[in-house]
Amino acid sequence: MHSPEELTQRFREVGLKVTPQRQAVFRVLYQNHTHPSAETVYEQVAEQMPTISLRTVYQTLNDLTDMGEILHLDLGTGSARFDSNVEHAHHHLVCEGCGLVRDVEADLDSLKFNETLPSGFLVSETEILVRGQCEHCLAQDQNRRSQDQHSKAGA
Amino acid sequence: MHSPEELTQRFREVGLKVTPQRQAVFRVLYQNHTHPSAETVYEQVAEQMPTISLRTVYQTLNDLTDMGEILHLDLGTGSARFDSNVEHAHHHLVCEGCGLVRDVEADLDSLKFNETLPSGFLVSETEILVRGQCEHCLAQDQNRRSQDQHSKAGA
DNA sequence: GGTCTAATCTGCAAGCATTGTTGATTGCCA
DNA sequence: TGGCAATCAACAATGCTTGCAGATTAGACC
Repeated sequence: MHSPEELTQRFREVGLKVTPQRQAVFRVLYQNHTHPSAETVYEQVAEQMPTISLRTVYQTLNDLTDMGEILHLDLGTGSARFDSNVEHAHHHLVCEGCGLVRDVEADLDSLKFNETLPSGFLVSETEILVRGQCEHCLAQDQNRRSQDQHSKAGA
Repeated sequence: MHSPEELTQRFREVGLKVTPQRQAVFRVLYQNHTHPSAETVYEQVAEQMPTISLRTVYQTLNDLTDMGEILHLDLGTGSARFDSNVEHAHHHLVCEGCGLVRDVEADLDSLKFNETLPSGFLVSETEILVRGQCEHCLAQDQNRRSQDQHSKAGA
């Protein structure tokens, strides 16, 4: 995405007004590269601007998505995630435990489909999703298991 | 997934009861390879058994998913899709127009990640999603465009 | 700076997919 | 065949997202 200042320009060019609420959303997204949900963006904006509504955050995220400034991702984590990195093509790693998302780069050209794709189908995007458990959630699982061991031994 | 008869066995083995409702869901899934949504499964079962509830269909789909008989897919189409083909690893092609899903096989081993994946992360699944427009939706789009041309010319 | 108007804001209600609850029903083992 | 736990249907509730309506405000024009 562009910087908050550049976004201000772009919004005016397209005929959209630049409100303090929108600028606050710009700033949060520009600094947050963790693929936040709308709710998370809302919480972070609300720290600076407690009166903002979740509805406005959704609206601004949609505007930015329509303008191609951010990406709207559905990674199966329940809520949509927003990705401010549209400059460099990349894919995603998703922790099924905590919903953490990380970017990964992959060489799509190296990917071989065993059969050719159906001829009539016009591909717009090929997406790679790596699911699993992050370091933190793995450790937590191990702790829980050893706890269970102890309580079983104690009982 | 196993055949309806084999599923009857498996359900009893696990201590789940085999009701007519469940058998009807088994049959629909066994024959339908279009990756139906819960709603679609419900509609098809309801043709034979109009009193079944959507809740029961969801419950049975969840049971089958837990047993590994079917796959629960989130392809960003709004509702979850259920895939009865768990025997052969494959990936999916999704039409962004009508939600049609097709299986595609891809050689995951050929896929190169430019940086290695984070060391602490335990990968459970790597999923490839090809989005685009199917033949049918492409044709429809073209029709619509030429219609627009005509009405513009006529006006 | 002041005025004006359309765009935007907030708060709330509604929509959709899915799950929780509950009392009635039924599979299935003895 | 009886009995009980599992399951059913109907309905309420959830979580995420969007629609709506009246109050507010950005920004063009004077």
